[in-house]
Amino acid sequence: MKRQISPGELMKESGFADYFSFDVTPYTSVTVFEEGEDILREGQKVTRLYYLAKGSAKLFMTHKNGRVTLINFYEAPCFLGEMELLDPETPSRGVRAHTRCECLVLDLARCGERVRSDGLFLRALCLYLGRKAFVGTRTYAQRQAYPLENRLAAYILMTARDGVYAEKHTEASEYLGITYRHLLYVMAKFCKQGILRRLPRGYAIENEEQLIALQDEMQA
Amino acid sequence: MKRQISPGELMKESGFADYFSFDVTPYTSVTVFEEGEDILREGQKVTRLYYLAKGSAKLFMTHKNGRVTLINFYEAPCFLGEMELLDPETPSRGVRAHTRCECLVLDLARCGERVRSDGLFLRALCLYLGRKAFVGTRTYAQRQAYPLENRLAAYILMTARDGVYAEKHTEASEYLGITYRHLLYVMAKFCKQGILRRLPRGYAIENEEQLIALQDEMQA
DNA sequence: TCACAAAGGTGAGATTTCTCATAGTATTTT
DNA sequence: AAAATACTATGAGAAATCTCACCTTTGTGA
Repeated sequence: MKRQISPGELMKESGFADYFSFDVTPYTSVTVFEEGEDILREGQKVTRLYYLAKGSAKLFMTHKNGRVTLINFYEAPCFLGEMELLDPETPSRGVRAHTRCECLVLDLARCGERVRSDGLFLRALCLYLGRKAFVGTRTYAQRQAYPLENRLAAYILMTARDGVYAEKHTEASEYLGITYRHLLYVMAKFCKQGILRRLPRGYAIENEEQLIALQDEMQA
Repeated sequence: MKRQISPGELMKESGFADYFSFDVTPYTSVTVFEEGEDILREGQKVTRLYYLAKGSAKLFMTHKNGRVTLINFYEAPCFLGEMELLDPETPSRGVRAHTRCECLVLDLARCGERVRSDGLFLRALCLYLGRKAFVGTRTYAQRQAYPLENRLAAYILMTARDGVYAEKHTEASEYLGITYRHLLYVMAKFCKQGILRRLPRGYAIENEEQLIALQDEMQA
């Protein structure tokens, strides 16, 4: 379900307005997606530019064999589907709301040409994309160099809500590049160590400090 | 040692000229780096935009603890250090020629402002950066999902010259995210399987088909 | 030329991670 | 409601990978 609310504050708060040299208010609307809703569907033609002002979302990719896997997270503020906008050749990928998401939506049918030739926007987008590539490279390079316990700790902290981790194990194991079986072993180990506690549905974080410590080992 | 040669053909062949809406010939020179030479040094201020027209190069990152690790490869044609150009905040990273590299060098001191406000250039760079981020995301997501044998096969094929693989094991093991010890085990296994043959310095590729088969398993 | 750092190399044992087999429990489809 | 399809779960043994100890060779600067 999508709800229409007014742009108002959101554009300034989130920094969206700073991307353009002209006032995009007339072309911008707000759309809210609840947890679990699709924001962008794979294969769908993109005619609008989405900007995630609040919330977090998941990026999925469909492999040639039809399997769908989680490949990344988006955290506000960021663009969604900006590649599809620039390059119609790009195969689009699905994006789903992980928490409640408030998106600013720019109607390209009405201002696409103006946006695509706006120097300020292009420069800012270059910067944004460059930083994204940079951070991505670094993150991935580091990620594979650390043992699962560290990566899992970071994953739990990133996805937990209100002290509860409740992601699907199938999704997590694919994202972390390990087998389902092994993920359960390590989850059990975290429980035995008192870091997590099993709930009927999900896990309660009992010792957040230790999770943070494990995560931080990767940044050093 | 750097040799100055004339831009000439290189600009058109490599597609460099297509990035600009004006003639950049007057601001462009060619610099050649031999295998192993530094193209960009870490921490060095970047005042020129490099474009790798021919050859391949390695990207290194220095960790907080001082360790330097190989994190990626650049294959022509591509930009080098374009992030540093756009964003002075970005910590620069070192780039070293892996094979002989012919670079086109744009002197930003003389045409930086014109370039930074060239709509064609900005659009093309956005596209370039976006594709890079896209491919990077996909590559990394897939990479960690496959066993070492596949990733190593791809690494050997990518870095081999004239049928000979002669990369440093220390560098390769860091890039592949495994220990030095284990890399040697798998190299030995490849030799035992007749895929590689030990040379005084490096390894001869005896069965390229099989390496390619291992590599291709990852693309499916 | 010596000394020291960095890279190459190997063995043995511990730990991590995978494979496979087997089932119970949702969720969705028919 | 039955069937099909995902997700959850657990055990046992195999394979991959790491740790550590120890040694040799190579390159590099004093």
